[in-house]
Amino acid sequence: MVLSPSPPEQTIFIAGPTASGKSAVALALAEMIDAEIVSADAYQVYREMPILTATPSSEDLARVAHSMIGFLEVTETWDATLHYTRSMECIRDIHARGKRALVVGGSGLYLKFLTHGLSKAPPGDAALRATFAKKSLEELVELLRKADPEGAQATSLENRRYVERNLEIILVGGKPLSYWRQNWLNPPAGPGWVLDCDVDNLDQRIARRTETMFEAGVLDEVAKLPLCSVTAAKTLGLPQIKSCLAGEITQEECKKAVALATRQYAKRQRTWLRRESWLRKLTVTPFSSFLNLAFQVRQDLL
RNA sequence: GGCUCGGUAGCUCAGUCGGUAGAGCAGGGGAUUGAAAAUCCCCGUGUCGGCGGUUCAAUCCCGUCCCGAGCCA
Repeated sequence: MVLSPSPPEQTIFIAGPTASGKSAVALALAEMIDAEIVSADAYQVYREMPILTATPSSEDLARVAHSMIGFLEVTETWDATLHYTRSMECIRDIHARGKRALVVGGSGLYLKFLTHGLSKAPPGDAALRATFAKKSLEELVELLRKADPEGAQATSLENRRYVERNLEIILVGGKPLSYWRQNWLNPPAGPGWVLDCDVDNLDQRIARRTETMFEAGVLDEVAKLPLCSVTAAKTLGLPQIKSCLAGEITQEECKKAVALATRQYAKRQRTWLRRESWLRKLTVTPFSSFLNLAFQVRQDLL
């Protein structure tokens, strides 16, 4: 209908911190431009905890086709690579059906892979990680210093997670992380927007969402969960709710703790997203409607 | 009304045998290339409750007042 600088085979990205309203904007936009949604949310992949992870409702899922949502059991591990691979398949399918793909999410690394591609660095190695787990950080740092002195120089050695990954890469692939990490130079795979919501406003939205979660029955939801995989066990709010179920804290304390953890996460997201300067800002005020924000994106798109 | 214990950072509290103070949490900033809702790094001036007094010097000692908790009437 209209000339578009962004061809349909280009993916559209919508990012933003938790509770900023990404899903609502994406839903409205998807209906406007006949797109399908691909979630770039690290935790909405799990099926058994839709309330805790604020997964889109069944009504929303019925309105617009979504992928990467609620297909995994909580006993399974998951990671950004698996997410990338599967998401790319979904995106190809969507394009094959002649529709646009709308990637929506707030998980920085997951989004980064989808926007800028995955490097060919060796994937995670469970066996190797198991051996790392037995060592002290000092020992791991020593190993890294020997195997990859430059890598040791370049990463924060207080961060066990980073030390382990650096080691993993050099031990499995024989080349240091720095060798692989140039892929970010690629331009993003399509136009993108970030919901920009001021802190007080977002805090209020988080408090409201937490309240709603409890009304919807998160406690029951979590009580029914089987033993979670290491990935699923990291879900925001899970430890607090378990502690409430165990009677260690009251429900009020639990709500506060969950909202707090969520705010702290939102702050980390803000820091991550600030760096993604290619994303166009969509300012969210207490008065903005998601429909209007969606219109704004569509306008920019044309 | 009397006595006791408190009043120090947004919160919980240390501390200074008198030389104007520091932890945890909260908060802010940053990093982030296959566990990322993870993990890690950096950031602490605040009438030390008010007013007087002693002192070269008071948040610290003394007096008094205010506020809170408790005990005794």
